[in-house]
Amino acid sequence: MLLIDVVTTSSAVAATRSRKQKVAVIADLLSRAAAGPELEVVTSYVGGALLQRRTGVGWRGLASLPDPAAEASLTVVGVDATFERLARISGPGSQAARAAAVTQLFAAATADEQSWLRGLVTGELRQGALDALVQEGLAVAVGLPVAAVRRAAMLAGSTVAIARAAVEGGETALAAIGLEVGRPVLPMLASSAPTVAEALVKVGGEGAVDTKLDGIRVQVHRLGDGGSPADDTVLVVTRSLDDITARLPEVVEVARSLPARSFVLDGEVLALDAAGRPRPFQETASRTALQDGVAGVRVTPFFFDLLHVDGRDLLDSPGTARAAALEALVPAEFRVPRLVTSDVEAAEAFTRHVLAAGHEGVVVKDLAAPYAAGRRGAAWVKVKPVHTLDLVVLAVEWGSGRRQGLLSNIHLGARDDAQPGGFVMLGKTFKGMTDEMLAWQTKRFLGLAEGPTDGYVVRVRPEQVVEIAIDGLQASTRYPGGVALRFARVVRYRDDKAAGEADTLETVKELSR
DNA sequence: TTCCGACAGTGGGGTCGCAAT
DNA sequence: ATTGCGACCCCACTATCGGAA
Repeated sequence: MLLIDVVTTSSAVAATRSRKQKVAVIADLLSRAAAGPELEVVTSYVGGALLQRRTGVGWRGLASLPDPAAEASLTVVGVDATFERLARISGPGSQAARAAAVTQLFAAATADEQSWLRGLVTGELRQGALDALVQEGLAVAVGLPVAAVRRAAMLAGSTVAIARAAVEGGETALAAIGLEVGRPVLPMLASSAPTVAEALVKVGGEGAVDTKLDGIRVQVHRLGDGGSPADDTVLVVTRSLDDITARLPEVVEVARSLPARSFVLDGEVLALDAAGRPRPFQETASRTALQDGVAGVRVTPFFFDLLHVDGRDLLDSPGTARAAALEALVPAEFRVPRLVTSDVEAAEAFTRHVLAAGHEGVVVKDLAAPYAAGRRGAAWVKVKPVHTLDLVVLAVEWGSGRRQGLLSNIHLGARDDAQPGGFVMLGKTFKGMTDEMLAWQTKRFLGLAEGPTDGYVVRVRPEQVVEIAIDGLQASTRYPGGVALRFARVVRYRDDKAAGEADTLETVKELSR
């Protein structure tokens, strides 16, 4: 199959807003690829992703491209082979070698193929379809229920991994794909609610209120076969299923200490201080990102779910059964603190206690629900406190994609006499804006524009106050105040406040305490 | 007919390792 | 030693489609 066939399909997907239409187009492509060796590559590409996790090529490496080819000749299999080679380049001289390989590949691509390949490599294809619609397309192509495809993909960790089974073995083959210890499962995700009371309603009135820890999500597999310690393999993966076993020996040690030979646990790791209080997220992130492990900071795992233990699959069991099995396997010191209740006031009191202990919030869980791998369902609902600040807009950036032609991303400042203009920048945000607000702010900030612009950032007179919601503050080397906003989003523009009444750096910093 | 769950898009800050300067 | 890039950790929110109610 030629690459141009995938590119043409991608254009057709992007050309319609109807999801059913997108699915039909994807299904057509997949059925044409089904018999060939390129099924996996096409499945991946049509969802906007390379098969290779890392290639060493990003937006910068694609900044200048050779003249495009006149005729389409690239094959899907050939392109994948090129990226496979690219991904293996390393060591001194690797940047030049990668650049040469990129130039060679792109010189053989037509103009359409070039821009599509660029999107594929940078992960910004923006055709309006990702993995979820590919699963639907695959289901249509092979004539099977979407649920069967989706479930197999969740258990195998990806859609690509089950495409061949779907095509060649049909429903029987898909059904045979179960949870396998040692093969990561897509993790269950949570939706969110503003209050514990609303979260409890969402899960049906009664639920487990879990402490939400501010760390790194981990899935821990132990595949002991009862034999020698050499056979006692432990696997630790992140939310995106990357193997980080070698970085977290403490977690491996805890896994080996548990009284079962094989299991799959879901939890969170984080760094604690001597008193057992959580350290800032940045410390956990730093420690977890270190390749060769044990540098100073130790992390501790806290588990909140159990998907399998000694031959027993628990994925489809209700939360109550999984919780019971978890309690039997994992001692309390390595479990997330939990309260099971239907009483709103008890849940709120527990949440206050959790926050006072320095944690991020709570996750309210429906104890009747199974473990819905990969889904962001209503069975788990997170609740985190929100802080708000009144800040001043210092500059705005032109948006892209559907925000093309609109001023989108705003630069946020607090009052600070120590700074030359009287304001110190604390971060940016593009979140929380409705289409109406985008239109309004584009006009408003063009009216406030002053000074030179690079065509991307528009500096404005610091007059517009905006109410910003944040999850908290973090240490920053990027901004002169030494702090940056975490997860900032717009609540509303405040025309009742002048810039001189905005929050100061001092009051912002108070928040961290 | 209205409601709501699922999806995709639009980007944020921080951290590391690596290669080039 | 510093700098820039790529990759990945955490993530919020709105618009839209289409099935459920």
